[in-house]
Amino acid sequence: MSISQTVIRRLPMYLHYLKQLPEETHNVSATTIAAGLGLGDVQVRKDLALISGAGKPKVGYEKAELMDAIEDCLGYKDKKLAVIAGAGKLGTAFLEFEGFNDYGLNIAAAFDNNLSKTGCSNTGKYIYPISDLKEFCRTEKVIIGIITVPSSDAQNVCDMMVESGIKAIWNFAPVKLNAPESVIIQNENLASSLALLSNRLAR
Amino acid sequence: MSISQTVIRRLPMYLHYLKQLPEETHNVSATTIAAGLGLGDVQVRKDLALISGAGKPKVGYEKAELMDAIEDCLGYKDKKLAVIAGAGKLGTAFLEFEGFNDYGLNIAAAFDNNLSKTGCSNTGKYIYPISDLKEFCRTEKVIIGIITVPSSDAQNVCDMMVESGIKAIWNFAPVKLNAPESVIIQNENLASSLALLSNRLAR
DNA sequence: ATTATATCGATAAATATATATCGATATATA
DNA sequence: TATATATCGATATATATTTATCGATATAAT
Repeated sequence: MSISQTVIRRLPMYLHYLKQLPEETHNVSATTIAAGLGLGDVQVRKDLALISGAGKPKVGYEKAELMDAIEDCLGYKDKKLAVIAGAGKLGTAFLEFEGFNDYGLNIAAAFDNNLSKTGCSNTGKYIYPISDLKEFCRTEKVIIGIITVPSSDAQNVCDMMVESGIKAIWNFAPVKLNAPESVIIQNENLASSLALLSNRLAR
Repeated sequence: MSISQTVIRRLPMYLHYLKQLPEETHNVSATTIAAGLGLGDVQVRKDLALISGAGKPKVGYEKAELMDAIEDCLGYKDKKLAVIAGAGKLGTAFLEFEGFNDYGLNIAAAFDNNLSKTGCSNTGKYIYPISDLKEFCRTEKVIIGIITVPSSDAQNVCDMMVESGIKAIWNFAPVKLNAPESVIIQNENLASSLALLSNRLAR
């Protein structure tokens, strides 16, 4: 039986919490993690039970083992090559963000249809014309595509990515992308999050 | 009885779908919306039942009425003043993004502790030193704060915002912020989304 | 006018998720 | 050594969410 989405979403929080603990800390209890993240202790224990070995009463879990288990489960260990389509503000923010390496994501390059944007970015990563996307992805064996183009171009870019053999797409454009079943589409919807905020504020 | 979070999260998707329909379309059925967004029709119908008036068999709902109801529910109609703390790539991406107006969000300015970043951005919005944050928020009656600073500075900025009378914080730093109960904290966690993608890819 | 059909709202069932409870146990303390 | 305590895993309960089913109804077609 596979692990549910809600649990998967919490795993990186646990990982982040564990990483930020002092190095000399060897053991952590579910209770402590829960308090640190504002979650329930039973929930944390149940989540951890799904992926790691047992914890010890009065002691908790082994931090190192836990971190290992989470990284394994999330596939952070095998490095995955990614490209970004759309070198706007958001796209270049991603391109220059070093932190993705911790998640096993190696962003190879960005692509844009505005030729004035092409060239080398501050951090030494390149922005190429979008027309080069397919060939690049094929020869470099890129498996993840990040879409940060305007909605109107998103489906086009998605099609290109699919044709290039990309296996998963992280989509920041607020549109439903049509792609073969075999391609994983992960939609990121800032509007959803903002809606929550706005609604809570309205009450 | 209030509307659940999962429903609230879907409302902007409906709104977006409705907006993108041809102007001459007056009626939409739940079935059509569901197909367009890749959701179940019963789910759409139940969601809409919570916020809008009745639909007609064989015809569906009135598009205009529906859009109105969603915008009302999400509080998109009353304009809310917001500031951004952290004028990095992500922060300036938000600062220059015009689309937030559709969500009732009026981003007044950004703030940064790096003085070399202060000044006027491309779109005519200003970046001020972070030391000006409190006074600005108080005098301008800002109610939303967007945090796009590094994790290490996030709590500091959060404290400042709370002291400035900000009512809701949209937090992009992967840390748990401590704030009074009365302040709404909405965490945005890109790592969670990426974790899902990565996990699905690993299987 | 009758029939067919798309759609509705409502109710019911199924699934998923979160929370509460409790006996067992490893460590620390008396 | 005996007792107290934090924590565990497991089981049970409660809540939330999604999906399925069905009779009713507005419109279109016969």
